[in-house]
Amino acid sequence: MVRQACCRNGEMNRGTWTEEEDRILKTYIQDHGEGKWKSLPKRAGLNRCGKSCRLRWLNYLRPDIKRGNITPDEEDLIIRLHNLLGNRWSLIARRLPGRTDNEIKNYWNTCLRKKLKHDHDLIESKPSIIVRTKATRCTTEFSFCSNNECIKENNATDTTEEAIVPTTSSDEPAASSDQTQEENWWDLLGSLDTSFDFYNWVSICGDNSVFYQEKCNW
DNA sequence: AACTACAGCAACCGCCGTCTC
DNA sequence: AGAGACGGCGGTTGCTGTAGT
Repeated sequence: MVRQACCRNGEMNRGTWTEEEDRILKTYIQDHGEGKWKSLPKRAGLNRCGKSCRLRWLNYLRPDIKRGNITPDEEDLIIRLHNLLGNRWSLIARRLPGRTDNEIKNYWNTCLRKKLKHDHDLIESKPSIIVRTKATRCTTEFSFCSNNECIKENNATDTTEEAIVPTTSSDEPAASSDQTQEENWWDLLGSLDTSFDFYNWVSICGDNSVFYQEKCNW
């Protein structure tokens, strides 16, 4: 199916939102709630496409949006989460209250990528860590540079089942939803020391499952 | 003062997964 | 079952402000 971009209608307003458009959208959503983005512009009396309205609300108008510079703590968290999750900005943003995926993505692309680039030159010959994830039986290999940030990973399929303890016991049914599984994962991350050992213990496989492993001996 | 280069960021694009009929 | 609609997401673009010459 070939679908036309919704904003390509010549009749639609594009580009920067005006204060008046912001006011209309904000008022409408406060009165009627989020959702039904496709029909929202018409109902609200906006000459914008639904996607544009949704984006404007989520990234700018939402009342819980945090304005201002990224703090050092937030920056540190972004770096560590990016090491684990890659460019999964929405997942990262969920762990930074008030920050949007777009904001974090922009911050990464403009500030952090440059800042961290030099770290790639600092790869040392330390042994890699092998973490096996039971669900996918996928082996993830991490390497580290001198500041202990994880900078490289290689994946390979592996049919060997290691003695790995999943976050839910085998007696329990598998996590019934992504939400449960993700919460388990984040609870685990939150309980761990975020020092170098952090990476010895935790890995993430393709479906966000997390597993413990015996701590590696260097 | 005028021009250029660059950085920052808001907004758009297109793909993909899920839902609905 | 499958086609279309919808919402969410990551990648990219392009506008704007600022620093440098």
